[in-house]
Amino acid sequence: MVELSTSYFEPRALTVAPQLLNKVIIADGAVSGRIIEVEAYEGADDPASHGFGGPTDRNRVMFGPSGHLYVYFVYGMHWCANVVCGEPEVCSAVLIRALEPVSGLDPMRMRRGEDRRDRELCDGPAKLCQALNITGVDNGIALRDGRVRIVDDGVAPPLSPVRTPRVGISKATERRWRFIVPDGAREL
DNA sequence: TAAAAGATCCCCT
DNA sequence: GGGGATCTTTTAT
Repeated sequence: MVELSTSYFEPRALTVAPQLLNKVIIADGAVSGRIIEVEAYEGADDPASHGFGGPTDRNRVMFGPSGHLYVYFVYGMHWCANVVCGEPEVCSAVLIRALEPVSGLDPMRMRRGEDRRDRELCDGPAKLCQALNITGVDNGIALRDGRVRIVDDGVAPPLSPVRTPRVGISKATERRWRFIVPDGAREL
């Protein structure tokens, strides 16, 4: 179990995104899941990104130093979490879209609903935030030694991740910037 | 000042 | 497979 260094996130999101597959994200040291689906979002050159058009109150964290968490509120009721990448001032982030639960299934189920099957606990960007209790309070926090961390437990990223267009966007749909662990691609 | 869309999810049929 | 929930941000008048 090696926690990822801050420099791990310095390349652009498009580079970091596939490398995050099969890493493990841990909240409060007890609730964790393996990352099986991500999407890359860039800044000035990506019309689907929150950072397109420059920094605002909402997206400011995306323009900050890498290795921090960008959490945003969407659809009036959901939180989604990104890992900020790239050099400071450069807008770049990886949206965490799905996890395979690893530990802390009980607290996850407590927050997600007692009737959830294991797979339903973290199989969506807002679901995993609810499972890990990630909210706007966590926007801008550093990952390294933080409440939410990402570690490498020795499982390598897939050699050939499944690539598709990003979900839920209407612009730049020709860019296949969604990456999925092949075994995790069952929902396709 | 108003309207619409949005990096979603859940329940119903 | 379809629609409602629910509210912030962005864009249009």
